[in-house]
Amino acid sequence: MKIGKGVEWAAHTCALLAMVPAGGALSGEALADFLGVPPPYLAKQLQALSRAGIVAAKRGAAGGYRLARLPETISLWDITAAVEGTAPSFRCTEVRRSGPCGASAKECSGPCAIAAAFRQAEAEYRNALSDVRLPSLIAGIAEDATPARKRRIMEWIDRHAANAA
Amino acid sequence: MKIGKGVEWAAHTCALLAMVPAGGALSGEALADFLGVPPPYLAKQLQALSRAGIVAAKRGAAGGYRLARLPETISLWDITAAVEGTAPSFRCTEVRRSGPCGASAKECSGPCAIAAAFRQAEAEYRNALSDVRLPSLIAGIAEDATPARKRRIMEWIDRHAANAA
DNA sequence: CTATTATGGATATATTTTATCCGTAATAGG
DNA sequence: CCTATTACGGATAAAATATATCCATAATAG
Repeated sequence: MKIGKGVEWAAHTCALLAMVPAGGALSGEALADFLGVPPPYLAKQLQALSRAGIVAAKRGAAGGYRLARLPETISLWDITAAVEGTAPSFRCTEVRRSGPCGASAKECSGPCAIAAAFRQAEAEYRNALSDVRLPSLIAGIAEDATPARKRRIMEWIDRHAANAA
Repeated sequence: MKIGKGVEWAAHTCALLAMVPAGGALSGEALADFLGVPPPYLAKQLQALSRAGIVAAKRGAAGGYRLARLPETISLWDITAAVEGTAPSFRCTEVRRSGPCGASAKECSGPCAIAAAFRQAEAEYRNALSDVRLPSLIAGIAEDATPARKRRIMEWIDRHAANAA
């Protein structure tokens, strides 16, 4: 079971965007530079976040990305779902249907016990991620960072954030 | 986030082995036939289950696989861990360390807020799977199966189970 | 001794992830 | 209107992983 690194990048990106003063936006280029990741690939994740309505993109000069909603309404699950999709991690291939003692279609109206258990476990996983929203993430980051680093981040944002009308 | 199908096969295999009368064993060939999956690949999963101490393997004529412990002590998590490993699904690449505002080593003693959240979510996932053990799985299967199918399964087991001394 | 069966390693194939590029569309500012 | 900037979407390439198979070896029952 693995999660692509795009999720990690997207999460850090959203956390950073949540620190940008209202009205500001950051270009994909700037975001990739801040995170130290390849710009074209990060762009892919940004597009996914945009389609999911998590960030708002604006083209053209002085364009870039900003959060599309209040940070309180954006959870880690929202970000994960936007980047990785919502397909269940456990893919039931209906093994019970095949083999010499395979079940008839009639016996398989509901999900099998194994698939049901994984489905439930995934629901717990989703719920846990849904409970974590951007404000608590940036609080956690702020807790670890030294005052000097916090200042440097704010200055960096100030230098790179385009101010929309 | 995806789980290999080996886990599904392994789970069905364990459920089947739990239905074998005490002292009986099933060969890898027979198990693959019952599930309708490629024998050499199922063998790989069986080896993983064997290494994890979930099934006991016996070589030679009249050899095969049987459960190594009581069904009550084998959970879906045990099986998943044996086949997929226990590496965390979220792989933190320490993004916070890189880029123009990267954190110093000192600021990164603990896991970052994002990694911590995923770690917690995965713990919930594991716990949910740990709560599901073989007896409840076979109960679920028995619930769906018609009496005729249950009989056929028992007959199949009887025909293929080698009886160890 | 022979037939059977699991083991571990090596290998091949398919699929997914990761990464990059380019043409197009939109936007701000001159 | 023109130009520079920037996001978008699709196509593509490279790397990693999952899936699947094979074989030589070791163990075991009869």
